[in-house]
Amino acid sequence: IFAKSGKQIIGAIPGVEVGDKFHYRVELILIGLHHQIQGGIAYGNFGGKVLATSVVASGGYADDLHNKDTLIYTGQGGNVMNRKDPQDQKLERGNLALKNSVQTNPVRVIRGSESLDGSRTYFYDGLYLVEKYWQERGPLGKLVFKFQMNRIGGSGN
Amino acid sequence: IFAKSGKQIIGAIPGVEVGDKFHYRVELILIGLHHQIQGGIAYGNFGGKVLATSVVASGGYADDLHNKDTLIYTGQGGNVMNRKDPQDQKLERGNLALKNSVQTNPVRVIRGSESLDGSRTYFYDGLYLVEKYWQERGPLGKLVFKFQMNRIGGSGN
DNA sequence: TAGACGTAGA
DNA sequence: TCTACGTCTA
Repeated sequence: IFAKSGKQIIGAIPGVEVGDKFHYRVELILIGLHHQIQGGIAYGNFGGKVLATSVVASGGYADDLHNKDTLIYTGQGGNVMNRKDPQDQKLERGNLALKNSVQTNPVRVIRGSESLDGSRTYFYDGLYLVEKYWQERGPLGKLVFKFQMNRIGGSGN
Repeated sequence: IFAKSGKQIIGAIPGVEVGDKFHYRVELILIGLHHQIQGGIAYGNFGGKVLATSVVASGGYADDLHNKDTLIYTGQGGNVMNRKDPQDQKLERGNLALKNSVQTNPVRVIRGSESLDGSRTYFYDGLYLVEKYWQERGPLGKLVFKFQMNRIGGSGN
């Protein structure tokens, strides 16, 4: 029923409904929701343009979810996670893809949470549009990217 | 058919034959062959003694397989893999467990290899006894542990 | 809480 | 070749 790591596509994945839940990142790959085994930002080359296709917000990074329909997503890189040897984030890889997607294409959002026993749950939260992005100083004093994403279609299902 | 991460046991796993092949480390865990998702040395506490139960030799570390029935297994730690900030290996964790297993208990050996396309294959190579161990200087100038393991029952199946 | 012979994609 | 909001065990 699942294609092995199908080609990257933009927008909704046929057969996947908003609210669908998963337990492992590898499931997201198999279904085609998110094409990175660990990376938070998935992207691909579409006619010469590198665009973001999906993001996973599962905690760990700061300033993630605000309300039900808006998400402030933190860029990747700069050792934000392990906090060792912090660096300014660069406009490359996923960050560049998200920038290219500003006001351009829908991005799938997967939200994740961790249970008390350490297990995790991911759920598909629908399509968002990257409204804008900016840089700011993170808690470690280094520059991080922030991407404001708004749910497409207003207040969710 | 598979018990979720059953209790650690020493020796053969019922239902698993020498030569059985697998593709993912997580399979080894589910079947009970090897209880470490990434670690090369699995071990457990048996009546107060910490003993090794299985090792995975999949390349990456130096000096692994010699012949069909003898294996010189390199200890873990000391950043032998990433080669950054090399350290002397310590007699702890898996290394300590293998030491405790010298001339004592059978250890399951899984050998792994990497294909041209980057995919990996693991196969169960049967039970070995840790004959002896020693320290030597590795290529990075730091001390590493070596464990000589001999197939139990002589020339394999 | 930290360590580990992972894994997939760019 | 390298990165990455992983994942499991001790």
